[in-house]
Amino acid sequence: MEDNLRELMQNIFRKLGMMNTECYCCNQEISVVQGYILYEISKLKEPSIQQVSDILNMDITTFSRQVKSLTEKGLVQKVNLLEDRRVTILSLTSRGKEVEREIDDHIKAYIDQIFSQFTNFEKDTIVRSLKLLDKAISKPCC
Amino acid sequence: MEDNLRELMQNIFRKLGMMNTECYCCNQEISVVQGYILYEISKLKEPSIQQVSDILNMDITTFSRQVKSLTEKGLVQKVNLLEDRRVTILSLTSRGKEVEREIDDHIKAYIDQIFSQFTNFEKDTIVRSLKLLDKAISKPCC
DNA sequence: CATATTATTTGCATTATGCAAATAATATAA
DNA sequence: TTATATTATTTGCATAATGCAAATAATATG
Repeated sequence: MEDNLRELMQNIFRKLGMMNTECYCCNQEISVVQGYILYEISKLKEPSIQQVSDILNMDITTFSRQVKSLTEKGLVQKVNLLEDRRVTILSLTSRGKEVEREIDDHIKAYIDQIFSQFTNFEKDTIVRSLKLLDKAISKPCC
Repeated sequence: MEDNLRELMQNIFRKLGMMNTECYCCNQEISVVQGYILYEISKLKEPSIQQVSDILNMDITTFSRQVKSLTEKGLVQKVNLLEDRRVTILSLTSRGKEVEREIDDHIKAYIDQIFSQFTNFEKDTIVRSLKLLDKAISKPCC
């Protein structure tokens, strides 16, 4: 493999990965990880703690604490499942939905800004490439 | 913008970003961030602490501590610049080079594994796309 | 020579992390 | 049914990474 590819991927890992740790500029209320959590909760229908932590590939103890923090911030609600009271079902409060919406707008604007630098043809190609890549990375590295 | 694009990018951010926090499988000696540091030091010629922290977009105080940790592990050497003794020049020790090499092999294998799932045509397209993306992301989001 | 600027480090407080153990609820076996 | 295993979640640690403010040390400038 060419060294250039490694260099390219290293840069991509780092730059895109920065989206995992860096700010949402405007929203000082929650961390990026917490933003992911809101996003996943809003996308899934009544997910359990375990489900979301699995999807986000987070240790469940860490996740449990993040959820606690989000409930204390009034963004997430926990309800015990009736059929099995061990299970905790997560949902966004109305404030949580607002914040999620705000972040969604922000990320979309950011993505738009990136893609505005491309021609339509380039954009199509890149989106197709990223979809392929997304599928290929499904398998974890170890 | 279509929601799908946001979802796709979110996944890409997360999956590629995982390379920023997850393990190198084999190497328990250093963290991924520390791997980035070794990589950058090996690529640049006699960089100063400030230069590397800028490139990696890390707070210099955090970076300073990471460098300290790496010198204690015997992987990095610090030398004061003669012309300006405020400046500290970084370089890899021979052990550091070994470890860097090992990680390099590992990441290359990982990248190979990802790209092995594509046809040559797909691979070319994806690489071209990622190069475009890499350039477009140069500008930070805020 | 006094003062400002620059590169790096330290003090401190905070957050995120993950393993092991605890808790609480349910399923299973005798 | 009752004892035991299993499952979902939380807590107790101990540790690593973070970043701001302040300290230190060297150099540049007036």
